[in-house]
Amino acid sequence: MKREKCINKTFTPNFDLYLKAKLGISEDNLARLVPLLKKEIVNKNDFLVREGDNSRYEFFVERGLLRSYTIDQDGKHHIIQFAPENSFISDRSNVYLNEPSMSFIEAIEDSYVIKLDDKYNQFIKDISANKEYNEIILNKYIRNLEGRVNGLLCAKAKDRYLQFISHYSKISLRVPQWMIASYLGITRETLSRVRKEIATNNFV
Amino acid sequence: MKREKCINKTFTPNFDLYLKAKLGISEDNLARLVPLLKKEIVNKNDFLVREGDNSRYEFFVERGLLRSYTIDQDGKHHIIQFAPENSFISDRSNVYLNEPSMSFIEAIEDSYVIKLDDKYNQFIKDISANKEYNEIILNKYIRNLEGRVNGLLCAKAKDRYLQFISHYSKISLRVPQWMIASYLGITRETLSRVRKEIATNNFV
DNA sequence: CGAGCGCTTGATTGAGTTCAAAAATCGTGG
DNA sequence: CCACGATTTTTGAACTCAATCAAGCGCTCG
Repeated sequence: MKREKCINKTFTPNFDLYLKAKLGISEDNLARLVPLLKKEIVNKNDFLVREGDNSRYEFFVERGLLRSYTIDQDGKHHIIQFAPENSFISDRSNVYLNEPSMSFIEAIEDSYVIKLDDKYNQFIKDISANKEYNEIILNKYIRNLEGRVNGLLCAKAKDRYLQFISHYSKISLRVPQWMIASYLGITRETLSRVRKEIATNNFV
Repeated sequence: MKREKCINKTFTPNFDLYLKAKLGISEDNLARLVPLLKKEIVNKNDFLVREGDNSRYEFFVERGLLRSYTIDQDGKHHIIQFAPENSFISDRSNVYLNEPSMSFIEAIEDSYVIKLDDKYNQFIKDISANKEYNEIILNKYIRNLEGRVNGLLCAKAKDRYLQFISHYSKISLRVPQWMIASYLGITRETLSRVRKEIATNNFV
């Protein structure tokens, strides 16, 4: 028997705020738009997307925490992105290039997401007063990724971990260690040792 | 004395094509726009942007080849991006977030670039018939970066190199080996050994 | 309570770095 | 066209960081 979730599926305060404050959608249009949105509750460990899927949804995380990850030839998992409340997550191969999904998107916590399809994007494009905002988000994410590439290129395990917890302190408290290791591209054992070293040696 | 360059600063066939075919700019608007563009010839080894700069230009590479890279605390260079003809390059911290540039942008070959500022973007936004195209480019670049992150997370030096030369075969013939090593996040010595191994062992 | 999951710890292995130096290639001026 | 210096690539040996393999610990949840 499923336990009852404390997630209310009617209100979407975070997404409403995003639409109003960021995209400049009017109250009228908002009232028209919101009932059309597809919402979904995902339990911890459930999937929104699996490798090979072709559903072409983007997701806005109204509440909870998700991750996307790939599995390589050796069966190892590699986390691409964490997505907490107020962030977007999708498989870009699938959504923007019509290729089958290369990644899995899974709930780390019981979550509540809004599913965005092409129709939504079209509608938004027409009614948004701030058409550049989407591009700003994309550019921020790019800068983020470039920073991550840079970290992977030049920093050792310890420094990458320190950078991660300083940059994503809230997320780092909500996910198990092995996921952080997977995100950083190191093993859980190495992360464990790194943490020990930080705890004993330094007090930065 | 400077040697004469065989680069003609009047015509911009690649950029014109981009504006017409991709953004759907009309001949009329094109004729109005092109004379306003700032163009620049950069010689090999010259810089368009240095760390700390605040010029806020994006560049379209009409001809030639550029790279962007960062320098870490140990003085090591890490290549973020190669930009051949028909591609864009910029420092996103600077252009989109108004922070001083974190990277250098340098010409690998004698090049010819078009400098794009905010005014250009505003103008384009007004006259473009295909307003989504910019986002498509950004999403492609994101997918690219996510793939690179994934490669850095799971692939060994040899596989990353093989992936690079298969994906960027043209670029790989135009840049010295040590730049490829820098892009891949390995030393030139390691790359040399990897290449030797590929040459002797396999014939893929 | 016991099974499973996540974290830690130790011993060993291996990929890649570092340092040093030789060999090959490139560009330039004579 | 050749020669010279500078840059790039290759090679070798020692070393380092992180991965792997293998146990053991501790907590939680059914």
